[in-house]
Amino acid sequence: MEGIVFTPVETGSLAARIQERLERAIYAGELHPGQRLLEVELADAFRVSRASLREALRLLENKGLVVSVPRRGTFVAELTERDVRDIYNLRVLLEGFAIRQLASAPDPDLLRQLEEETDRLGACARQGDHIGIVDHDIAIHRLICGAPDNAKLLAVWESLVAPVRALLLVKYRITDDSDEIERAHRGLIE
Amino acid sequence: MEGIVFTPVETGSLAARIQERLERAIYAGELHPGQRLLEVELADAFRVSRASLREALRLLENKGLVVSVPRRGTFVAELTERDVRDIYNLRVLLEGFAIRQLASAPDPDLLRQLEEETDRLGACARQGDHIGIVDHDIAIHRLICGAPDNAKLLAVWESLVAPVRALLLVKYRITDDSDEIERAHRGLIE
DNA sequence: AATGAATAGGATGTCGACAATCAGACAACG
DNA sequence: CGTTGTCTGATTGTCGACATCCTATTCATT
Repeated sequence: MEGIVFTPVETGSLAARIQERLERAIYAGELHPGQRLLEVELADAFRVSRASLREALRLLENKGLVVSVPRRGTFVAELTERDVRDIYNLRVLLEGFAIRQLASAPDPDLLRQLEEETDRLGACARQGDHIGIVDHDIAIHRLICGAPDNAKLLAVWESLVAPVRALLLVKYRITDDSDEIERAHRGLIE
Repeated sequence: MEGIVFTPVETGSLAARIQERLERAIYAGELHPGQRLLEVELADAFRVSRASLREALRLLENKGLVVSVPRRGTFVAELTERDVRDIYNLRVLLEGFAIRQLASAPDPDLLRQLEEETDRLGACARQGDHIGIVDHDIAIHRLICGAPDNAKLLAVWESLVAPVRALLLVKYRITDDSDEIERAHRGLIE
């Protein structure tokens, strides 16, 4: 039994599963930013009681993917220009911190993972797979923020990046500068 | 109607009020870190249903003041040595960022507020009011992090500082270096 | 036409109860 | 003596229904 690492058995909490389903729907763009999420409607769709669904909504609120106004309802998170700017500034700060730590004590294994992800990113870029581009781009930055062995840093970063994922998708679909993204990441690894 | 800033009308949501009561209890040390929070017991104490109390617990979870394990219960957040270190490093990073912004574009009004709070901090220190010291210390840092006009920065900072407030209280009660704290803050304002 | 009150509809807030599951104790077995 | 199986009490998960509040429409009034 020594050294074996088990992946956590899926919790299966009803609310957690609903939360995941909703999260995917938001990321997939099936739920638009600002859209109101009616509890009865969703509960009916998932064949669950409102209590469980409300729980799922609160979980999503934790992740910053929805915002709920008392007595008004919950809405898919909407990013203002200001939010985007604020989050960008913070990400630069946090990732810069992470990069400095990484540069001062490079981890060969991590560098290998980074190169792998960058390869996959490039593959997606050549195929015009925008979703893949975003996912691998995020994965790369996540690896970087996970490097400093600072769990809180990673948690904060996750909470910042979650709401902008949908936005990134739109952005990359418009400005098709995928090649440049790959080159930038390759340069960063050096 | 120009320039008027309205404070949010108190929501009065039952769950929100309970959340506040519990938050105060945690800060006051009436609920120890790691202590299990029994839903029925608390619901009974507050004379509310479990649904409302669970809602309050989720709000506290958002703030990082409690952690809940599925099918196990919710517990008052417990900070490990690593957590303290991680949070400290992040706070240094965030507050340093805020300070630089503040230094490059000083706001006279904000500086005045900072001096006021520092005065109050000094008063509390002379009276041995540890709770006041912590509160004003936090207030000062909050002002600093609110300076860059970056709502997300403040939100992230709040989520980091909430769990350590109780810890700060203990720390200041032990190491009675209140005078030094005041001097440090005065120096920072320059 | 604009303002205000009254009303109807719908959605969220809250509740009590039942069901599923876990922790611990205890017995049985090797 | 240690391990495994079983039972039980307790606690969280889930549900459906009622109460409360908000929104929007309608209508009367100035």
